[in-house]
Amino acid sequence: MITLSEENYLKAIFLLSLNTNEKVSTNIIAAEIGTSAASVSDMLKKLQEKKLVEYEKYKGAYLTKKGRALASSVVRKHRLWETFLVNKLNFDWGEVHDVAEQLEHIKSEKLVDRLDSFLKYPSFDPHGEPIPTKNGEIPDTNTVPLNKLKTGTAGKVMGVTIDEKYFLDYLTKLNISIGTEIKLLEKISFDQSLNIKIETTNQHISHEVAKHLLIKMI
Amino acid sequence: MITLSEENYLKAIFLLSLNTNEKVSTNIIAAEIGTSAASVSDMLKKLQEKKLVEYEKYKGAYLTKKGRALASSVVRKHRLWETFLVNKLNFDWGEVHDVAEQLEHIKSEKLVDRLDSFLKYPSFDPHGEPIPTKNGEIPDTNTVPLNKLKTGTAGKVMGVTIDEKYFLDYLTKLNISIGTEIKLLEKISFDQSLNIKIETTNQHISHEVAKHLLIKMI
DNA sequence: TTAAATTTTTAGACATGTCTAAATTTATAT
DNA sequence: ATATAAATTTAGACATGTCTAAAAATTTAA
Ligand SMILES: [Mn+2]
Ligand SMILES: [Mn+2]
Ligand SMILES: [Mn+2]
Ligand SMILES: [Mn+2]
Repeated sequence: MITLSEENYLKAIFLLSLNTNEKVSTNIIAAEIGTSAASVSDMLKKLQEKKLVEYEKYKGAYLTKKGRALASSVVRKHRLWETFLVNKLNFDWGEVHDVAEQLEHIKSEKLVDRLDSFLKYPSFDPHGEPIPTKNGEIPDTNTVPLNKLKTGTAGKVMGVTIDEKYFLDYLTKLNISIGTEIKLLEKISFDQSLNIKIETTNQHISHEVAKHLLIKMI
Repeated sequence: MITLSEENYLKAIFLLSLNTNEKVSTNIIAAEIGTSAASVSDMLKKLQEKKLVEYEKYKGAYLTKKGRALASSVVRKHRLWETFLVNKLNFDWGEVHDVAEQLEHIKSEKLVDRLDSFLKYPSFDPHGEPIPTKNGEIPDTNTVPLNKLKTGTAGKVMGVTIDEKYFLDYLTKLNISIGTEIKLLEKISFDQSLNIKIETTNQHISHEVAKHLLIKMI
């Protein structure tokens, strides 16, 4: 039996090591979960016991095959539920994350399967985040963060890498959502902020915002 | 903040005192929840602290207004989720209870409201159990248990009072579901078992089964 | 109305998950 | 190479919810 807390730790390690595939440090996990380093140390020992992570004292931890499968399933559930909330219950994309944090822990394989089918097997959630498949594969996105785009080129917003309400509400205010076309007009070298063109209007956004916008070049 | 365990205790007291409106004893609660009497004593003290129950040592407990509102909301969620699972995700009526036991603890008023709307404001769940309204009212059923029916009269199955898989699977095997018309042919006084007519065929069922079938006379 | 049976509470223990503060290890910089 | 800083672990405490066994109260029945 795996507990809700254990699932949250596994998910954190999973998301933190998605790109790097390297060991994750105690402090990084603590920051992600919003807990103390001491608690993380305690939990890593338990997860090691259960063969869900490989953990070496003072060196950090990474997921075992079993741990990764579990973590992937939690992320899958999180993103399927977010999709359900937006597509079926008309939630706003900024309102779903917190509820999905609860729903991702519901244990019923049949429920996940049926939900997936009910939603017509989506590959991406309302934030453009890829939904892991039942066997743990992660749909490919082929995108770059807006700040990495070459000046003068244009692209379409495919996703965001944060799904906090404040960020998403701000995007909505800027008229940015999934599918929006953006042209990068100018990078300000002083603070790396960007001048961009959305539809017909020019806008100015910070580096902080730009790096969380995933763009597919047209 | 109310915990998952506290919600389960409140729900148990709520369901146990639905008809009687009287104090519920420690042992009865323990049996309902499947825990020890000692644990119930502990928890009743905590719920008393939080003004969710009125509790007198050795005398049992009943819900305060606040406690009843909370309990009713949990039951409401349980039954809405069961309805969702059957009506939208094509679960069998015997498969939904355990999943609903988890889903009933998800905290989001908006989610409940939207789910209710998505399901077109149902008054009864897949077992014919009434779904409490947002303000705690319980739809009236106007039914009698099959064993209380007069010999020779007929009625329609409106609900069941148990939603365990074994019971529901047996009903399905007997060709009984919500809406089925049943005529009571004969009561055997020896064991209070019943001879009944479903559609065109005669069947024999125990008292134990009959008392959990709610019938509306035609 | 007193003794026995039943119910309920208390006492003490344990598991889980968390915290702060102190100790230890590792990394960084002179 | 050594001192200092940073990261991590350990120690000890606490809250929650559970359990079994023993004590106390209540109910039932002789
Ligand atoms: Mn999310
Ligand atoms: Mn998302
Ligand atoms: Mn149920
Ligand atoms: Mn039900």
